[in-house]
Amino acid sequence: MSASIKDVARLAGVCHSTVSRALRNHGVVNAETADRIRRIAKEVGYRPNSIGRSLATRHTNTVGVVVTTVADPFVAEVVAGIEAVLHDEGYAVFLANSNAIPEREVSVVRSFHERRVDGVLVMASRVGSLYKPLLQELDVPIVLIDNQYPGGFAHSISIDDRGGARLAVRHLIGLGHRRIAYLGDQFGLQADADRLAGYHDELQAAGIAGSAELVVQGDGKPEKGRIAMGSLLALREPPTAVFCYNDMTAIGALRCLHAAGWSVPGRISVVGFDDLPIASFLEPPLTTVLQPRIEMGRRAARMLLDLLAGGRIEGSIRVPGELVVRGSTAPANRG
Amino acid sequence: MSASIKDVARLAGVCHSTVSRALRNHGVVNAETADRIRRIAKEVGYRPNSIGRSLATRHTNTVGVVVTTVADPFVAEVVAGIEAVLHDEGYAVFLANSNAIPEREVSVVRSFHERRVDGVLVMASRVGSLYKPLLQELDVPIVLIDNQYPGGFAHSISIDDRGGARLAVRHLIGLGHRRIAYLGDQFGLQADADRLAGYHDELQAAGIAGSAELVVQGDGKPEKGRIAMGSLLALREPPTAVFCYNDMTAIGALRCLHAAGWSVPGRISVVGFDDLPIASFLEPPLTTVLQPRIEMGRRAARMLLDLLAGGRIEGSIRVPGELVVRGSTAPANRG
DNA sequence: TTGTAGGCGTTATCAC
DNA sequence: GTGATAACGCCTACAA
Repeated sequence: MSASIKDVARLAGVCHSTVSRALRNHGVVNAETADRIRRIAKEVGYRPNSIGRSLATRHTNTVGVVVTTVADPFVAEVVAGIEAVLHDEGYAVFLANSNAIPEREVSVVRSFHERRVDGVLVMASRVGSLYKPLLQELDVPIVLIDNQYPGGFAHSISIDDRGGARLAVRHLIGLGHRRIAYLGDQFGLQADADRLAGYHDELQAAGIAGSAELVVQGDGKPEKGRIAMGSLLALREPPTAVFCYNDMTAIGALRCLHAAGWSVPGRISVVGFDDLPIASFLEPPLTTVLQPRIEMGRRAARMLLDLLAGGRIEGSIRVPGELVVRGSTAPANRG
Repeated sequence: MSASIKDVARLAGVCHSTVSRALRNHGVVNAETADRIRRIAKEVGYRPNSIGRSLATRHTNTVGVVVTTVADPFVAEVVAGIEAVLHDEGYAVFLANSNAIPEREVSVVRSFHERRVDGVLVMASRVGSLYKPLLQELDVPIVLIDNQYPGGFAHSISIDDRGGARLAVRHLIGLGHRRIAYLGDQFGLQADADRLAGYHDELQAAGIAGSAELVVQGDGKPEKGRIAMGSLLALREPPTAVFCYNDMTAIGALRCLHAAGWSVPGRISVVGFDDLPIASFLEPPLTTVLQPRIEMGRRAARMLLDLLAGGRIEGSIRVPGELVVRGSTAPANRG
């Protein structure tokens, strides 16, 4: 049983409210008395019990973070950013994985509710119809991260998909490519639609006529990327460059190209999106658009902190991506 | 302000202790009354305040997890395993990154202490002299994961480094290799020493004479792996196979081999350790020893749960690795 | 400057 | 079967 404020009070020969004041230097208290109290507190290894404090103050200095799964390296980095700033501000982080399972989402939110977290951060890619009322019921500030459908939530933060895509495609155009394909994700995803829009933006800005056959679909994973790349190669006039929805898709594309004997970047250039840790270890190292994951976590945490401080904040912020040029892109062969 | 037990009591026309009993079906309470109470509780969206409960029960149903950084995908998967079982058992997980910074370690442990976590899981690679007394002071069950120096702690869980290494080397020997190198980590790391021991075990079991020149050092990262691989190639009689301390080291080795024009696995075989997500995407896909990270997290969490339940448990458990054969290993060319 | 007393939301132990 | 009542550890008026 660790020492309580009363133990310290008894030892110091004062009453517990004096100890409380002294230890938080809040309110007035005689300097000598305060010193004595602090000394004794240290001697007995007194640590204020935040449970008792929370009950009295009606806040827990605690934030709940829900993610699909922290086993996803992308998610993990965002969480690292979140934890870094929250910890520094004296908040502790509850981490829970929903695994995108509805029952788990329910039990996670319930757990956070019962524990009276001061705020919640959600990175769940899709905050479904079930989820949303559940979260509102919590009645604490909520910030969404990288959510596909932030509708109905006031505060969110995500990557600037469209701008990031423009960076990638501009890079390819700058290298002289004119026949550029987009190897996308599934239809209906906001991020995919935005990246596609950015792709079109740049083609148009460069006066390049788009071609429907150059836009194909994957599913964000290597295997579909490989297959979609195959269909691109089968075109009468294949592209000289491919902008992929993400790095995992690009891995599949690279595989296909490797198997077909197309040299990258000699014959065709490939760009990804995300800059996963893996990107620089691919063969060739992948040119891609970096998502500043740690920074996104930080920003989200700060946004929540502002909300907790009672600030009225801008609703949704988009953080810019950054082009990372590696070995998978090269000038187009002017034929 | 969310409803409290008293609100429910008032609405149900009973006293709060009856509500408490009814909701936890603990103690006797009239069936009809209980139903009414439950109905009302649901109507007003009552969620028991675990802060109040914790104060009364003197436990928080909360576990603290300290890691160096969850941004490391390896760590993140272990955390996912931990969270999965803890959540299912009604525990919430506090996650904190120490970043291997002493001050942060101190403040993390203090935070956990003040929040009165019921137990702690530490995955910090090195639990230094500062850390240790700090943790003991917490006076709750502690389980160490993958710690290099578990000395002084009663409970820990880690990979069977020696056994894993034997798996890798046995595989190479089975393919006919006899001149096998070990590209290790820095001197002094227990995991490195154990993997090296496993390497020697198998050589000896196969009646192969070891050679000091075939054991070289890296630092667990690609660049040093690349350099060390270079020194192996410079040998008068280079190895036909290399067992690397981990996958990151193997990536460096692969780079070196690629640059030197040595075909893998045609001319030389390479084995890693870890099975990072990246391993299967390398060129060629890397044969390696899988560490069951999620499972390790699960086991550690269960061990802690047993401890919390008051069980007297086996002190330290080692979980076996598993050989994953991919494209970087092939039969030796019998010259 | 310090002490007293009440309350935060529960659980638990008594009486009734 | 139910209601008082007293903790649990802390904070915060208010009184002294």
